[in-house]
Amino acid sequence: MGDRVEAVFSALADPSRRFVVERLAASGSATPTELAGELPVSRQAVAKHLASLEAAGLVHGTRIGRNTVYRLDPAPLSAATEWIARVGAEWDQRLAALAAHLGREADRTTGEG
Amino acid sequence: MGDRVEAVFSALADPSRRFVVERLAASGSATPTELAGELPVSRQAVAKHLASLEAAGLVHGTRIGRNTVYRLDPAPLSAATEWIARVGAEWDQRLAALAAHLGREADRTTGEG
DNA sequence: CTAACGTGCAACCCTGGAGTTGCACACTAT
DNA sequence: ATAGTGTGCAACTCCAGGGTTGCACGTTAG
Repeated sequence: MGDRVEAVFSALADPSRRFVVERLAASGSATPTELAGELPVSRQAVAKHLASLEAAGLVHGTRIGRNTVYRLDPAPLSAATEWIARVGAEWDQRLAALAAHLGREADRTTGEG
Repeated sequence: MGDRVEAVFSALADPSRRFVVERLAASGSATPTELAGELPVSRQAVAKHLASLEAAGLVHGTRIGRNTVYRLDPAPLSAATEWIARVGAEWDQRLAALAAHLGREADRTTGEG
């Protein structure tokens, strides 16, 4: 779980990799050479990015003839959103508890004043 | 916008920084020294992490006497979730379009066969 | 005033990763 | 068979950044 979060956030931290993910989400599939044609880096650099994306489970490559077609797998993204949601929930809960506490304080002060 | 996404994902890519965010979400506030006591790194390392978290807008530090109290600001997190949601939506849309296309194909084939 | 504590700043390692080039292999087409 | 094309692997450079130590400053407590 924590590992997955680590992999996903690290993968999404790089602009080239985010572009690849967006591109695959929009067009369904692409080859390393195609992607390299739309990025200011070499094909091998793109291949490395695809490898790390695949290691994170965000992408899956299939060899078809002499091409390798990559497709998006958005499932691991939920690990990231869940982490954020958890943190947000904890924070909201703290704020609510603080508000309640301040409310009681106000009551007590008013009652005694 | 893109900048914010960049900053947030990069910030959350580091385990120490995620710990800091989680800790602040749970306990409301903390000082660099406190956080360093719960992490296997030096206080200065924590201070650097807090600085980058503050640069990403995820955290805000206030000097109180000789202490600096840091609090969480979860607002920038929405940039990350929005990016993910956007990608997920595009992907779902593509899947739906593909399904519809396959449905028509099946109809046409059935109708003509 | 002095000692102790929490911070901030600066200089310094050192590893990881993003990028490159070069080469070898597999598949396709002629 | 041969040329062309898309990949993958390996070696190499380069630098951002995570970590450290050392020091100076401001604040608080005795």
